[in-house]
Amino acid sequence: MPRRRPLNPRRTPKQSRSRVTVDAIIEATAQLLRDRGPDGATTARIAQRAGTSVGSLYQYFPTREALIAAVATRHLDAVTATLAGALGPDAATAPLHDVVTALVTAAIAAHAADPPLHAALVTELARAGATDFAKETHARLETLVAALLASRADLQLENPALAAFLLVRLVDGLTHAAVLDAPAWLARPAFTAEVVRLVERWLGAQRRPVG
Amino acid sequence: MPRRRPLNPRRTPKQSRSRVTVDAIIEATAQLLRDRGPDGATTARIAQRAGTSVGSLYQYFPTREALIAAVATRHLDAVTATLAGALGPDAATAPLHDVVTALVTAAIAAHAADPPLHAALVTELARAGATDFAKETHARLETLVAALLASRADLQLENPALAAFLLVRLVDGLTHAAVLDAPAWLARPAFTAEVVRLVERWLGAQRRPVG
Amino acid sequence: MPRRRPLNPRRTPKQSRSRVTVDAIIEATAQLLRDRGPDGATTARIAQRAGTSVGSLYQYFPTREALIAAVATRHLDAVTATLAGALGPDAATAPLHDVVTALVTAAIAAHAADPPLHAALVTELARAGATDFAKETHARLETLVAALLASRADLQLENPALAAFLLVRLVDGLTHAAVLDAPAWLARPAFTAEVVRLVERWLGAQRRPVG
Amino acid sequence: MPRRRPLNPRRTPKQSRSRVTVDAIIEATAQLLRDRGPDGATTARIAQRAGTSVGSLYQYFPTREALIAAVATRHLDAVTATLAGALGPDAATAPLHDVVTALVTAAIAAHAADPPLHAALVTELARAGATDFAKETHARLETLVAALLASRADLQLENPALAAFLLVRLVDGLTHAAVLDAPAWLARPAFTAEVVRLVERWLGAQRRPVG
DNA sequence: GATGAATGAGCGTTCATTCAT
DNA sequence: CATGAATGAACGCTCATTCAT
Repeated sequence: MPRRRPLNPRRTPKQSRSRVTVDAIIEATAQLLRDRGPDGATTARIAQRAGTSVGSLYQYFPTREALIAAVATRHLDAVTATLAGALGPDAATAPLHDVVTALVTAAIAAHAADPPLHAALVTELARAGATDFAKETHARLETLVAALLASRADLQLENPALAAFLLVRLVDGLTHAAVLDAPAWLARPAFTAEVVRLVERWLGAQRRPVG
Repeated sequence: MPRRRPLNPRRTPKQSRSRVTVDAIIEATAQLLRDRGPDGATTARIAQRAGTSVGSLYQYFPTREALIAAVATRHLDAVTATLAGALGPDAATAPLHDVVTALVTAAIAAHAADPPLHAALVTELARAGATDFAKETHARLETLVAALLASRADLQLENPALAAFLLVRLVDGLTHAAVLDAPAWLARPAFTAEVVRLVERWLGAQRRPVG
Repeated sequence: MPRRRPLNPRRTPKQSRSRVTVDAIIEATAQLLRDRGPDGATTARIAQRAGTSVGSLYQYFPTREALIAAVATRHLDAVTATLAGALGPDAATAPLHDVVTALVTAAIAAHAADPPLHAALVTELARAGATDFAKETHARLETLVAALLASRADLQLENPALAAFLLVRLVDGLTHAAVLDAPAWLARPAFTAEVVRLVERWLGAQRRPVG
Repeated sequence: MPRRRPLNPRRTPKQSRSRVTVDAIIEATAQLLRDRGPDGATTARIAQRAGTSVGSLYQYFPTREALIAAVATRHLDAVTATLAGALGPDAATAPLHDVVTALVTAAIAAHAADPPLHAALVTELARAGATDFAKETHARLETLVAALLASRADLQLENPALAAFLLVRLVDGLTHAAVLDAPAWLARPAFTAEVVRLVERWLGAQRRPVG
């Protein structure tokens, strides 16, 4: 692999025809990552499945890596949106149990939506270079969660940033592990229940004494 | 991909000269994985850094993959030993807080020992083929932990297997995340304390009512 | 050996530029087979002599084996055409002596055209995998000859298939041997004459009694 | 493959222990050639199957090629002996039909004895270098047959050397082809009968007028 | 813009041969 | 003499990237 190149798309095409091509390329990449794993998504195959040529692919993405990053972004935007949506507008005042349940359920759903793609993306991003990218994504989620935690009057957290970090990574790590290594458990309500209980107790113990 | 090749070393060298060579090859692989990431550990470079030839490498390992697996085994044996050692002989009777603290501290220490190698290994093992290997390793840890949980008279767990799964993955996921994405936190005692609190509360809430 | 790979060219290039490249690759392979024997025709050398790159080679041929098969096809198409042409339209009615003479002369000419290439091809095709290919080629010739034998009203063969097999292999074997091991004889008319006599007597003895 | 090395065995061991080792090596080579084709007979595998080490192998044979040549010699000595034996002491006076039948039958038997080995040897010898070897072998047979032809008072051959060449190559080529490409025919008496008829007519037509 | 033929460094792997033990 | 670990050139093949058309 040659010297490091930027990960951003070469340009953000506004015209509809280009938009369609770019989408097709990203979708083709996602499919191949899913179907054939990280090593199966070669630029030639991607272009073929997308119905374009390698040349066009390189018109929109400076490197293969940038393309992978675009796929990851699309995937993670969806996940973030799912989580944000799951919290709802009353996340600050709803019962803690309900909020945690919604969060965990959404995280499991997000992971379960497309496990092979998720796994391939994680692997691919771990390859040299995209570490920053993954960090940013997590940071986004952590900010979201930190805001939630701060918004709840009943929680008295010493270190909300740490709590957000742990909460995001905890739920992500557990659901990721379950999706990859123990898919059988995902279907059983006991799994969700236990994760919810875990989080709830931890947060609940830090409740602000209600005056 | 051709037929599956075995992951076991080709031969267990008994002569000291060979032993040294094999060790050098494994160590060189670990270094390159660490320094240059998964894609940087090519067989040619490994042999060169080990001070041997590719031919010798293939005398001891049937494929590159088997070599990676050997590195992973060495690394994970060390981690498992660390954890097992941390628990000590009185893990069944010592105060829960102390046991959990020892566990979390050991997990953090294990990850912190060589973060880049750890990360590279995880990536490399995720590539096609070695998934089983990773699963087995986790299974080993889960068995260890499940035995511990079962041995404690004060815990009344509904589903010890699930608890072991969650506990192992929880601690692993959190320390892994911290090591890779937030190394600054590792040094602060607040991190360890919070993880310990998290686990302790979860388990503690399931205490058997003392008669 | 991995799964069997196809022997057919990867694509039939329509553009003239590609056509030229493919021809150059086939010709370079034939030359190297001729000049350096089966082991000398490595993909790198082939590409170099063809004035292209290995990458281009593999754009048109899925494996080295397929490339060898293409060379063999080209060579054998020429041989078959030579033989078919030698027989002429009146092969069914012309004097037996003339037909046999034409056949043997053509066979000798075909072999004599490029003995080293012929020898290298035979060797290369004998290597695992292309046996079927060689068999098919011979079958093609046998069909051609069987039709000829059947078309002649003056021949009363008990087993035309066997006769065709023997005739093809006989002439092929003898000329092949002469080309490789006794090239001096090829130039002398006595050789051709003797082979013709051999075939003629054999077939002639099975003449249908003319009413 | 490095520069050309001599094909003769390094030394002809007289001591029984060496003799046994050499035989084991040759036999192992023949087996591997038979079982796994030309590419399967690597020096390491040969030594292993022979129960020795590569080092010992190289004590007796300067190169792998020389070893192959030794196997070929052993095989062809057996074939020659079979043919010579088949002719018998009265080959000069026995009926021509009987002599030709004996010859063809023996040739078929010789080929049919071990087709895979025969095929592998032919391929292997065709690889650069051993052409002379094959020529010598054939020359030996031709001399044998030429003597036979000359010894028969009833034959009046214009060119006995040419006839011997054709006869040897003819029978060899046909049986070789049958063994490899049409084994089914070998079992049928029609095959032998037709080849005998072919040879007999050809030679018979050159009978010296008995006066 | 789009195309896809061309590139070639680099990969994992093999195996005949040597030589220290 | 025997051993087998060590060697490394060479092989077939892939694929991200470029650029003439």
